[in-house]
Amino acid sequence: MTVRVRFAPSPSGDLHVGNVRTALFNWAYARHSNGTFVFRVEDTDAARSTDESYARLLDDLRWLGLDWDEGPETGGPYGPYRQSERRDVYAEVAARLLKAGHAYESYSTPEEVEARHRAAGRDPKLGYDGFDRLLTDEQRAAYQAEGRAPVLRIRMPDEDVSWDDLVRGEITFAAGSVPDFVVVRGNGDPLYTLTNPVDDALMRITHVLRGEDLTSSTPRQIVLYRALIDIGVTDFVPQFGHLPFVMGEGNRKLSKRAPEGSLSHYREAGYLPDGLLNYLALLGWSIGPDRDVFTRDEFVAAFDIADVNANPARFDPKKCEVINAAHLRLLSADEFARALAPWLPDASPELIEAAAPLVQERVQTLSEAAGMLRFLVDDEIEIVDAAKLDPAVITAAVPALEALPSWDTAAIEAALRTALVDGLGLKPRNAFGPIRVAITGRTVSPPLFESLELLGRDRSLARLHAALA
RNA sequence: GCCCUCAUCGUCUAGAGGCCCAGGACGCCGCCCUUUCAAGGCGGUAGCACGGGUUCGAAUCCCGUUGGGGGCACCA
Repeated sequence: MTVRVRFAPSPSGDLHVGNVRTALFNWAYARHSNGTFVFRVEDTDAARSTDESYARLLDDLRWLGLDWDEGPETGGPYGPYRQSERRDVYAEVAARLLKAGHAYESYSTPEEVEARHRAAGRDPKLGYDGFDRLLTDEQRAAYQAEGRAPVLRIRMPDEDVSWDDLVRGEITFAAGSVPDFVVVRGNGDPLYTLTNPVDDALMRITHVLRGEDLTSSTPRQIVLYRALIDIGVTDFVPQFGHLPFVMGEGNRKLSKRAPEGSLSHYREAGYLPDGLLNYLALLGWSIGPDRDVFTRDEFVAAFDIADVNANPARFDPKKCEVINAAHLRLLSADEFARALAPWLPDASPELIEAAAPLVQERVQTLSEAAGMLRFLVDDEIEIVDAAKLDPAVITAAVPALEALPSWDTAAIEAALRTALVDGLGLKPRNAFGPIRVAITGRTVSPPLFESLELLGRDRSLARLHAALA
């Protein structure tokens, strides 16, 4: 059976990096095994699903380069791929489940369930007690006469449920430890508990790879799957693999609220999709004993869900940055210039091509690169560290540069060394620091002499004069 | 409380009984290179949670303890 995996997020604002990793592992497993990557949008909760967040979700996935074989806008044989467009499907399956006796109508309120537990001396937090399983027609009629609308619950069997988890091995939930669960609300709305497995079944998903928070809902889904097989919706139960969490500070699940938890932070900071993805792949997986930077193709070739380890990983923003930096260096000069261009929208292609090599080796993100090159574009530069502007040094530099017959890096360096290091007897650090600040506005910049050449004679001298004013 | 799950340097990990008095990476600390910052090079720091087994031999297998995480909704 060929592999069919899926990524099925709900479009609630920003994509979380934990979700991104889930998407990545699914995508990689599909690509590795020549399978199909299905993208399904779980937008049954209309209140939380706006058109805007839907569009953003698609855009994010495209930016990441996690291309889907079936899904929104691409289509496929099992569509539609937005749950909001599949309500009829769920209604029909629910009706069949009810008719076949796998589901039943339940009228109990949570308060009533709890009261029954207390009355029997049981833990009130035990969950639903199965009270409505054996309701007679008369009892049902009586509840309805009260104006109660029933929810639909799935009947859990009185036997252990276990599966061989793709990342954790055998997991068993003992008989009786999972209560009958709701799949359709009193108002008729289908719940995630129904829509998710029904769609996985209908879309012929073979491997469900998802976050470990869903581990405890797996026995329910397996039971539902068996019911779906019984009523002819599908003919197999998929394999499940539960991915460890991505943790944040304080060993709590990395939150969407934290800036480093949301994808938009990385897009805005100028990360490369491949850099971010490479780092995320390292959380719970490893390509080998002494490597951690690899290309997307290398990742796909090496990735196997069976190699994912089960323990939660802490997200380390610094290492993420370092991995991204390594990917920046992996780019050819052309590729880097092309990636950088959008970050300097007002710079000419020629300027970007000439300036890009100056920063490719020294930045971790594209926004940082753009910041470093800003001085080439703007003439109104902001002097960040004016205290470093030593007038004596700049005064000595001006005539030396003005006298230069040719404005190139080597000549500039020679002239400045002669005038400042030899002439003023300064250490290189003290000689070139003030020039750097006057020219770039910063103490950290691309290499100085190259920067001067690129800036040009007139603009360079104008800045030195301005620094003296 | 009940259920599930996890446990190697501060962090991410390699390790599937002898190759490990535990390897790599990030971080941190030195040094080299050097016009700043990086990059690069060299060196250093630091770990198998604990206790029992099994075995000639355990980071690796089993049990327990402790600690962490998740779940127990008419959310997804």
